[in-house]
Amino acid sequence: MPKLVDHEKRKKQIAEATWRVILERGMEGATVRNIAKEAGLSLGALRHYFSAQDELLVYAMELVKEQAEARIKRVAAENLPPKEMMLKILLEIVPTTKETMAEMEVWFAFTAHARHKKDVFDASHDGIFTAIARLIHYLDEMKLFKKELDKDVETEKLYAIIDGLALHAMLEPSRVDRNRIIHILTSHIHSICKEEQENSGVGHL
Amino acid sequence: MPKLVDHEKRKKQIAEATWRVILERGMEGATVRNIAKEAGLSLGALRHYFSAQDELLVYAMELVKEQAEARIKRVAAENLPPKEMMLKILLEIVPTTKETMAEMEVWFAFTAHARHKKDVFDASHDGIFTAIARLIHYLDEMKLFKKELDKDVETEKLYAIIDGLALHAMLEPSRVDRNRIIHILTSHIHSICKEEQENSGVGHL
DNA sequence: AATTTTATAATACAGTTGTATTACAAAAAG
DNA sequence: CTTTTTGTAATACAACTGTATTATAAAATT
Repeated sequence: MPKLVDHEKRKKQIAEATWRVILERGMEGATVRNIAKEAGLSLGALRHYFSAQDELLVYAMELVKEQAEARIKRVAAENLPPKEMMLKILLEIVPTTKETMAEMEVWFAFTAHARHKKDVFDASHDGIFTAIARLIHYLDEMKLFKKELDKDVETEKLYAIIDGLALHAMLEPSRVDRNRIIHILTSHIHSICKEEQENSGVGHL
Repeated sequence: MPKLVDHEKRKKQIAEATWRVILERGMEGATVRNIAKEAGLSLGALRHYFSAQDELLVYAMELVKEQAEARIKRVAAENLPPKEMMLKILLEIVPTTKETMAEMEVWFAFTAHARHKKDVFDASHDGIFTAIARLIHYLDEMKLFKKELDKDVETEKLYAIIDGLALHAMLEPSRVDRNRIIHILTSHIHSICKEEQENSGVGHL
């Protein structure tokens, strides 16, 4: 297959191969040779799409971010009741499935790596803080947010809970499993919302 | 200076040099040569104290852990009022000073690295969960813990808040600064404790 | 004083790294 | 059919990696 290649598609395939390598062997194993092998390409072929390693890593990292953002936007567009929507969005961030687990692992490895390559990478701003601030704001607009609480403090707290839980789900997946995460998050959402009369028999949120 | 060397002291010095290298250049820069240079030793000299690189890394990692544990135990022994003690201990975990900031950075790099070297490293269990569980339990024993709350849930939540805040303090130090951390933690401790009559003019916790 | 032990240093070695160069074949363009 | 472009592959190279070996000198031991 020599001349007609969809460059964007190929680059995504290579990025996905990069994720797989990082998942299995960490950032240390994310060498151009290992990635090329995982993608089923030669060194020269790989270099035809990414002329430098950092370029590839930046691309692979941004793709993780875009992927997660897309998933979250999809859920946000579902038009669920506020509290259910909130839980569902948060469950797209905290890893509870193989897919999001892998995402977290790759994000973690990338972030640690990128810390000392500031000239090349951006990192730090993954947009989750903004997303959570918006969720809290939305809750407040819907008159569900407890009026005695501070929005700013609760945003920072929820942000910390989300990333803390995500970290712990990654490091201790057997203790911090999906059910436990749902339980904690449900409980927390409940704790920042006004108590309401049950008027629909749908959820047990 | 040829024959009398305190081995333990030298090993600690090398471990500290390792931390400095990791701080400045990340895990990628933590080569035996860089560490030897930072410690002011030759390759051969370094190898006289650590016969393999992994041995050195394990030692340096455990020393970080021990150092943090010692700091926390020191605070725990201070015999402060429960809520003040809690805050002070939590502030030894969440990085708010140069020292604890560096500790967090090194822990982060180590943990990401160790994930894919399970045969050599342990990681994961840093004892913070247990410490927090004990703090919550102590609060309950002192009749300060709100009876309508679930101890297990609040332990997991506080644990997530601590590590989440720690992560954010490292990644966004200007936004998540010391004052903000104190504010968030104070507010949280307050939220899980019964409301009390002020009977001492000491603190504003 | 002679010998052993200990600390350090210099050098060597095989393997891996990112990147560059070169060669070659398949398809498109003329 | 020839020429150019594009994708792939093989190979080369200098730098760096962890570890091993060897040499040397200073102190302790005898």
